Amino acid sequence: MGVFSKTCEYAMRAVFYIASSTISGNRVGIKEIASKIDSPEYFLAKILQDLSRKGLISSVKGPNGGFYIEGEALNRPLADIVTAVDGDEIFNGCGMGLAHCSETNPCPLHHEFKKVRNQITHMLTITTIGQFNKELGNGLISLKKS
Amino acid sequence: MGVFSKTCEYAMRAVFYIASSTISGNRVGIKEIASKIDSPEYFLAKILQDLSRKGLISSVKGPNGGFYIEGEALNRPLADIVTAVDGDEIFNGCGMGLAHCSETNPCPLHHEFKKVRNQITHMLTITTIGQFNKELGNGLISLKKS
DNA sequence: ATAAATTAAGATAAAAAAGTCTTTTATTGT
DNA sequence: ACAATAAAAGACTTTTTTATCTTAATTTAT
Repeated sequence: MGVFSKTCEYAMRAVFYIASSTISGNRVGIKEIASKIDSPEYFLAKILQDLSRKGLISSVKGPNGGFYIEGEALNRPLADIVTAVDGDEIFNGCGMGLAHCSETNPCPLHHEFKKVRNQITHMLTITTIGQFNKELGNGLISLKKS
Repeated sequence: MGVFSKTCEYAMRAVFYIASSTISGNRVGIKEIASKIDSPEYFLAKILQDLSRKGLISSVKGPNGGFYIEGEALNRPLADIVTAVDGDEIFNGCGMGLAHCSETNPCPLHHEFKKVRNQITHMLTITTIGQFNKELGNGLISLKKS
């Protein structure tokens, strides 16, 4: 089990890929995205429909249609995608699954786990959806098993 | 979705509870553990059977039987429990689910996610199974919604 | 030895997550 | 207007995770 659900992993990879295509001036279809990020096509379609409904990505139907990301949405933190897909448990949940764990009623892992959560939050906050396009373009960073 | 599976959360809570009882000189039965850590009894039974088979905890059947933890097992890192239940993906998996993500073929999150993983590993390595007994005993730390 | 207590094991069941297929709706180019 | 294209929506299936119940095997105390 990873830190994020599979759905969320696919979503993050797809969004980076779409962002990269958008910067290059192209809309991109579900088939291409799925194949480029190694995800099941129909399943990814559902995920992107959801992100589209929530306004995190955009799409147009028909010939030359496909997915893209609005200019300002490119500056959103990746955290927005994670929250949309997995909810916010990862940002403030207890490591041991206790509903009432808190500073005043801490679980055994509380203080150390807080650092983990903070690091995750930091990672997802400083990372924006559109920020890797250069590296993706020149192959310095990968979305796929190469 | 949390960082650990529900199974793993129950396992960690149960192990801390058993350790605490062991230090107090008692074996503890499945009913008591389940009720004290807020977990489904039969499900927890399966989990503890598994941990017992793997030698991480011990048990005896019959009257006055129950679960306990051998002296030296109390010094094991919590990481051993997590590995037994959830495997080692949490310690070295890619944040975006890419099988071939690595230093030389990094995903967009690689460098930041490495810090997350390291923090998790650190937390689970420095934390030993038996180390919270004092705090648990005096109520400074909790395994249950109180 | 026997009865009671307690974990182990096996068999299901229910719920959630992941994955697939089909039909509908919207858009574009001709 | 029409045909082709591509996403949206809906229905369904499969797999995995979580949860429950029943029976068997041990152990202890009497």
